Amino acid sequence: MNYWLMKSEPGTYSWDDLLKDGSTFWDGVRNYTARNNMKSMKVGDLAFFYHSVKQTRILGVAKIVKEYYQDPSTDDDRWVAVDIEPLSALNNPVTLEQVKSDDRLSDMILVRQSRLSVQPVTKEEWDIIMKLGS
DNA sequence: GCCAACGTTGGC
DNA sequence: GCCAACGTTGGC
Repeated sequence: MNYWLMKSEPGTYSWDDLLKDGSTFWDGVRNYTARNNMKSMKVGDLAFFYHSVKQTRILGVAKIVKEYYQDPSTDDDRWVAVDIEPLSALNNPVTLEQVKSDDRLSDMILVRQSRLSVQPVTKEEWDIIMKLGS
């Protein structure tokens, strides 16, 4: 079981949109590192849902419900999509500011490589953020 | 709106 | 295979 973090601009697709839809397919990724992370996802893995650009914070937890398949938004077979469902919202969303100011989270890719849109999260980081958000 | 970071493209 | 040019992401 692995942990991930997936980013979305709330203006494009927000946590509320995911709650409303009940599930979604995560497509449109055009970055090899992010793509490779998506290919490593297994059914049952969990991912933080993060809002980039505006309201930069982790709002909730999504569950991977379908492993990678051809991205339906392109014919190019280099790109893949996965399906996710919302699992639970954080009572207190964890802001980027909180993550950056917490020494225990200073190695998070979210901080170190801010442009990567699908990234792994360690169990330790996961537990800390879950606690901060509860 | 600006700009740093970083990924991709294409000329050589 | 290197690297300059360019495009995009995302924090501020």
